Amino acid sequence: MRSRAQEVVVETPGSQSSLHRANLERVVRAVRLAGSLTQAEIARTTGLSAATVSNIVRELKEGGTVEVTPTSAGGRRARSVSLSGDAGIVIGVDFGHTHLRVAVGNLAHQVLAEESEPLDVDASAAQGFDRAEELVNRLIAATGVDRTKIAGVGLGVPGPIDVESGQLGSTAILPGWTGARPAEELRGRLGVPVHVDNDANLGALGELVWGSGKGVRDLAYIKVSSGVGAGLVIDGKIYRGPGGTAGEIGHITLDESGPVCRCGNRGCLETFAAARYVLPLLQSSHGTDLTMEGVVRLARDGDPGCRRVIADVGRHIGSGVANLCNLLNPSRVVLGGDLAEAGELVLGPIRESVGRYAIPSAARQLSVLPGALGGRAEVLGALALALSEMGDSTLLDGSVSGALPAATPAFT
Amino acid sequence: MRSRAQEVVVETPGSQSSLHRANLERVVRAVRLAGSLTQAEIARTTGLSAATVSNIVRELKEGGTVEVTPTSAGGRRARSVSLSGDAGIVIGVDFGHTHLRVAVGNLAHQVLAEESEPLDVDASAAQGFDRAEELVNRLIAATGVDRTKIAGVGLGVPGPIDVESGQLGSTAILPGWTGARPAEELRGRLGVPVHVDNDANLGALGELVWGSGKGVRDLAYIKVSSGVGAGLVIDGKIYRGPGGTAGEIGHITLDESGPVCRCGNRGCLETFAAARYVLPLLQSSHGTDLTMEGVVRLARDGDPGCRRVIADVGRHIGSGVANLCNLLNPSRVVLGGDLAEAGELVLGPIRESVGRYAIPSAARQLSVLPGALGGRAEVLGALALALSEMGDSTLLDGSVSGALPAATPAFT
DNA sequence: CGTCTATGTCCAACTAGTGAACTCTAAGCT
DNA sequence: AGCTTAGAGTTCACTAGTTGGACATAGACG
Repeated sequence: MRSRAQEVVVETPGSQSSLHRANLERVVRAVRLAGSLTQAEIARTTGLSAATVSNIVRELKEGGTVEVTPTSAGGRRARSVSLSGDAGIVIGVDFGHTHLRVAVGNLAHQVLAEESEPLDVDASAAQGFDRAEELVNRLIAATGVDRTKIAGVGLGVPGPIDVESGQLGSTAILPGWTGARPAEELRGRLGVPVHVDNDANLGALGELVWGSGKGVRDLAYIKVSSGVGAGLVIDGKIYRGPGGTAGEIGHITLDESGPVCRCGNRGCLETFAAARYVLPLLQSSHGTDLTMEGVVRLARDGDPGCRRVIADVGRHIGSGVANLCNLLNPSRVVLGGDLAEAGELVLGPIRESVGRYAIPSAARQLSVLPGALGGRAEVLGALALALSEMGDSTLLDGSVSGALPAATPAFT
Repeated sequence: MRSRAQEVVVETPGSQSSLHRANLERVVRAVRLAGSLTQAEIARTTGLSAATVSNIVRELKEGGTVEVTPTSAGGRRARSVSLSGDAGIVIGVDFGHTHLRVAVGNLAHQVLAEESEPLDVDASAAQGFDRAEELVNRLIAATGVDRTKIAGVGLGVPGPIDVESGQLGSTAILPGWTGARPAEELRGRLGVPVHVDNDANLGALGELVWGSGKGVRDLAYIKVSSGVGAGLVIDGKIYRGPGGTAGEIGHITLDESGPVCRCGNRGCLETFAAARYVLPLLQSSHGTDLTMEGVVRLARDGDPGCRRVIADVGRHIGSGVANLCNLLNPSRVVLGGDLAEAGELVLGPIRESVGRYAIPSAARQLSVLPGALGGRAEVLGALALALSEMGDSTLLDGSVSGALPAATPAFT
């Protein structure tokens, strides 16, 4: 019982006017999900009465959480309500296997700045954090935002991580990061709350909020790049599983006597689909400095070898997705990573494999789509994570991160 | 937006006095979990004020949901509040492949009566419902409970079912039931709300509430009998997946060129582990009228052939569990069905396979246990389903099933 | 240009929870 | 035995907060 350790907020456990708080959050969430709404729309989507919405919007406006643009286009006289751009800033940081990417956004889902640079993540954790801190500071300076407005940071790491403890799971997959606690590390350097998750989970969240999953509540995001991972979003939230590391689709066994995988087992999906195992297959025919991107480009240009390789990868991924489908029964699967650029060349074989290996009732209602965000999915997901972990109420309590003395005094 | 089709209940979506409802439920849940509490204790555990608890308890008492025993032992003057034993009755019905089992229980988690009889479910759906209705009526009569007190029925069917539509998923798996809507059918016959689910899901719930999962919030229940299915419970609730048929572990592919499965694919886990595929292996050596129970018994008595077969089954199940483990990362797996009786003979190979094929970080925190309820897991789970679907609030609405005119009139 | 319709606001009514005061009972002390 | 004490449960006045309905507003439509 009561497994959550750090229940900082007392939460007004029972009732009283916790209802008001709940309604405030409901409105904020509705606005955040939709980007902007009129009051009438808020009333309809939240189920609250127009009068209540009117009161709440006024309160939020006075609190500075929300902006009301006096007149919107089109309709009669609807005033559009949106999260005020300068009410809070969120930052996304994504460590990939070959790059570091940072984005700065506001509460209105607008990306203010985004930048990436090459980075070998296998090298040293400390160096990675240095570079991340540096890049974050650079973007903060470039956008000119107020540091005190930073509500939170979302952080993606390319490997399984236990979100509760903040510790990386299987260190075999991410050498050089052994024992690192990325969230703590970054929180120490930036001085704001940092929420960490696996890059595949963040990719899933990113596609859900900004990409191919817009409007859907549930999706599985399969990321194929250096490794293969899956991010699961269920009912709008990242699903991590009781143990905290769900979605390790890359290491389900497809062939018990297959190639040895970096995880120590044999015949993992990764050994048939991930760049580090697939690229060598083409080295003798296509040279040694081929990248996954290159293979995809060649395949699209008609190169038969690359097409064949991509189709085979697709078939194997499809087998994995079929397992996922039988066990979890998602309604939408989004393919991310470099491979998604191959479009139907890879999606076709995936769908075919799914149809072949999943039970029909599960496969029937599944749609498999390419990601719409490419390599940006993870950073944007990190932004979305920071936004959602903010809990819709951080905005209300102490005005953003609890250190903004200008807005509250006139409140009495 | 608004993807849920059949939003039958209006749910007082926003607020107002939904708060009251929430508080009622909070109190009922607290009492249900603790067995009995004094008002002061309720106030402390729920966080409500003593005054509010006083009002709520009076309301519940008048509604007949709760009983107040005038004076308890020990203390000063504390009155003990508990769910009134006859406040509501729940019924569990479980269709197995070879049997029908019914249990009657009350809100205090007590099983009042339980009975099972043989039944060939593949025969005819109508006949099955007839028998179920009959047996339910017999148990109601035997326990002498008041029919109007029946709050709900939980119903288990041995195949994938879409809980939303109430329709069976893959009809290939359950011939004779094609197009049947079990919940509707039974609701029509018994005249009370019926909540249906897959037997594996109910087994999971049963083990969670009464068996090997007591005290845990999450577990995966693997049921091996005629087929192989998994029930997933996440955070105390059955997890059905966005599409409604999660947990079909029996049909993940272990060997692409393996035996043809009844689902139409090849090399499904079922073809290596389920009774209908495994028993024939022993026919030439052990005779044709062998059952899974018999094999288990022989294996425990030392029969090498049966031991070998059971170990092989265990290894294959372990492969499936490893996949499950990588994708969902549960903290506990409970093995149910006849096979569980084999104990370490099957659990050992399962654990070995999991250790071999799952990623270490996921396998490390997994415990694999035998079910504690045997064949009763599903019926008891059906009871638990009826209890939980009741939502702690069905008790409040129209006094139990909405057909008890005695309590409401004095209300104005 | 008048009518229509949907938006947003204001006000009175109502619901429901809370603190404080109060009663009641049994235990403990003198 | 009688008094005190302390926690249990109830009552009451008060307050917070939501709602329905009335009302003002302003673009759309004919």
